[in-house]
Amino acid sequence: MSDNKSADISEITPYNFSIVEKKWQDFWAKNDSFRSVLDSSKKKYYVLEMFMYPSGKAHIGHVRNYTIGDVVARYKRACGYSVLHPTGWDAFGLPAENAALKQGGHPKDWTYKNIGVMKKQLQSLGFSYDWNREFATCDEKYYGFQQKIFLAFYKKGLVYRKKSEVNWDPVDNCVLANEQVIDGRGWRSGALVEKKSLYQWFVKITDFAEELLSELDNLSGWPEKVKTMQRNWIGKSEGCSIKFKTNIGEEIVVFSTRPDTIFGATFLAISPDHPLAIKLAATNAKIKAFIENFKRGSVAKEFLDKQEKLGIDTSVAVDHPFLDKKLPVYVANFVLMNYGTGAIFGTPAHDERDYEFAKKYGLPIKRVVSSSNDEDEPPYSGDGVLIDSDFLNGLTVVEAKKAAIQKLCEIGVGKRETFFRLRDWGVSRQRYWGCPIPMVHCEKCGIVPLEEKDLPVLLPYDVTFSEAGNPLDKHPTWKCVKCPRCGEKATRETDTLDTFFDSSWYFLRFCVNDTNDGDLLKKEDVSHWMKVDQYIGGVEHAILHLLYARFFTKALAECGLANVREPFENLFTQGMVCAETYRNENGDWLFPSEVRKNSNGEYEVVATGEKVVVGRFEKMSKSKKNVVDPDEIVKNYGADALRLFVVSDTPPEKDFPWTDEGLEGCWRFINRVWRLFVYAKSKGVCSDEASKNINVGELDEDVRKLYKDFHRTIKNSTDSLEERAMNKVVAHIRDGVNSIYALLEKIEANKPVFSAIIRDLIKLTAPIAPHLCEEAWSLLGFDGLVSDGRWPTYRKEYLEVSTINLPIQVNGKLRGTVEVNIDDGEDVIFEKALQIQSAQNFISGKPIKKKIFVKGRVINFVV
RNA sequence: GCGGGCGUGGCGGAAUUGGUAGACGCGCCAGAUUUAGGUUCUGGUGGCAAUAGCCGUGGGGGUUCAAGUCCCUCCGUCCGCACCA
Repeated sequence: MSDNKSADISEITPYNFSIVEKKWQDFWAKNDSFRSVLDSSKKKYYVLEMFMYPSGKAHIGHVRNYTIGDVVARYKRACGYSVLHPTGWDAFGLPAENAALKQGGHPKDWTYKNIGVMKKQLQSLGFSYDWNREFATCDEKYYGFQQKIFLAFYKKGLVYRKKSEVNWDPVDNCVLANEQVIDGRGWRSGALVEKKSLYQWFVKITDFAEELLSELDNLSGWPEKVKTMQRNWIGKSEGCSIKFKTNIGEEIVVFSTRPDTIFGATFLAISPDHPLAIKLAATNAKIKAFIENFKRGSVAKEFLDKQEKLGIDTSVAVDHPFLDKKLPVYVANFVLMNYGTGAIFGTPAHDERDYEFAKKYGLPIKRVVSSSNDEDEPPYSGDGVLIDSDFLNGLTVVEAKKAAIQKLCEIGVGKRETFFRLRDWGVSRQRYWGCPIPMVHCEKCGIVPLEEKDLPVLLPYDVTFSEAGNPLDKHPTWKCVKCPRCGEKATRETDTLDTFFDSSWYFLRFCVNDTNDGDLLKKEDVSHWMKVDQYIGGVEHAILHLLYARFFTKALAECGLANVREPFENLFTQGMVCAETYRNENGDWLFPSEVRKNSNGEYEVVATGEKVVVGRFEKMSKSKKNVVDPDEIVKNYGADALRLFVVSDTPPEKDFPWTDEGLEGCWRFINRVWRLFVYAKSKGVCSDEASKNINVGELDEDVRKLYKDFHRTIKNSTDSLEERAMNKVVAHIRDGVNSIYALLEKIEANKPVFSAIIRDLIKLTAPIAPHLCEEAWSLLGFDGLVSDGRWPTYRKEYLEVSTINLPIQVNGKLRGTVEVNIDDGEDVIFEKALQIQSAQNFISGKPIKKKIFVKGRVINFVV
């Protein structure tokens, strides 16, 4: 195909992507071109995209995610970094079991089969992964090592087991972590979550709450949005716990972030789940009824947007710590047991909820903070000065907080305290297809960890998937073991680990250079490659995965297994891929192929002529029938066109609107560039010419401009790539190509210049369209691979222009332009500008009051 | 309700960070090539006017010689959290 020597660029045969792409993919694979080697003479760069769940088939969203990563990886490689760009499979999890249940077969077979299919898909897109480092989290080696980590955590006291109320997903028959419950529903199944009391394994993420929070401030390479979400999730509040003495002999401990308002307290409220409430319910039918009612209501609670504040007077009273006054104690539905101490003091004048509650039950409202604005009515929670508050009078809110806490401590009822919203992470899952927890239950010794020598605990293959329940539990022999401590009969733990456990350290494992190394967290390697310089994935993991991974990194460091405390230096969250949706008049979704535009420009159903309702762009999903299959696109347009398209036009962090026309446009561009390469070759452009010295001064005006402009293109593309604005990179490259096309007739007479330009064009385009560029590189006779070639550099002096078209403003409005030398002095330029007729028309003889000159930017006459 | 983001042509989006708004692409229009369609190449394309003018970055106000960009305010939209004491 390189023999195409037609003189007419329009007659060059189209780019044969299927041959070219296959050729280079095979070449890269055979030569192991993207193997990451530890090369201490170069700066390292670790770029990672969130690895894939092997669901069966990759979708366009994956393609976008991985293309962004691959562009970064190839760019950094070209910049001379030693790049680590691995991938693998997040391979444990429920869908494999569900598939086994539905279609028979085994989760393991299903998973590895999917991995095989999806790996081919990734390879067909030309992603520059180091496949040597590939692994799946369901590989025995990986999860075996994970069990070691679990034991290390256990030894460090970071793992414990307790009975607790859990979020139970009745569809998946499985426990969910708090993070996996969204709006009261399971994150995967969408089923309403139930409460159940079970023994569960927990990981002490709360031990790291403070650090997880404070370290966010140092993550300057993370989107503010993600950090905010994590901050809210961790939910730190500082305040004071206060003991109140009751008239029935017990104490109630409340927590408050506003101890300054203690003199405004007019009641106490405890949660329906509070031990005292439960105790009182035993002898008080009304309280019992209230609590039962509350529990019943709480199932449907999620449906209610705003819940009414309800409570019941317990007729218990407490002493105010400073006043000779009794406060009534209520059981109230808005007090949560799992936050703070499950009890509050109510200050209706300064808290919206307390206010609503007090209004309803006729409780007094006592104002203790005066606001600067007289019109602020209760509840008022802003700043101000304390009033009617004894020793706090006259203090500001901030001062009063301190003073109140101090006094409460002095009299022995208060304690400075910090509470977090973050709960420990429940990691037990009553499921087969996950990492077995390396613990045994012994009648004599209780819970006993396995010895390292007994690891790995492998999943048995011969399990049956039938009705609900954990197949491991039902296995005839698997769970029967001897107690590692006493040697008596014992049973294995049959719970497996949450799959988020698996994905919390995979990025560390990728660092290990010798994949046969038994130490899956080899420290020298980890410390060489970590942190991940650029992590890329969807925002949907803003809390779940990203918080767990941060925690794990810290916890592993505590255990001496790693030596970094934060995993991801820079985080990039890409948007979703969306496409237009179509429905018929019944509201049924239609495939794009079922729809066409009729002669009136309206959409109709092909088969029936029925009217079609065109919906907005929505996230691609099978149910909405607006998905596009990457395999089809690769088959029809090639990987490069697809790669180019998913990074074109739309900033990568925003949702991407898929259109067939847009894809066509990219396909046209790929061909346009290809024709340019072939045509250039036919005109003598080659590597030898590119290496000749170019004397800029001798060039024709327009060729010189093209040459210099291309240096601008290099700069712009590089800058845009640094800010991850791939859409702009594409725009700059397109612009550059257009300029070359405009001067095609000069190619033959200016071979060295065009050779240099085209060489750099290939380099610039290679990260996005690597196959095309690799082919062009070899076609024009350049050495080696463009994939490991140098990133082009621009000459600063070419960016500077000697003359410029300076805008002339009169009274701030554009009234013309004037060509000036960049170094012309102010006076010269004013002189020239005043001769421009269009400007003169607006000055029209009026005296010039002021003249503004900004070098290289603008001049402005004020008249 | 609280918190955060965003609002620029028919559409996706640029704008050197206060200095010629609309780069680049999609779509559309025209010309050339082609037997035709498609492809390709070239030109045009914010609106209203039609010579050189006026208006224009969600609305209103402000700062400035100069505002898409800064400030105030209102509206719309998207996302996150949602009784967190």
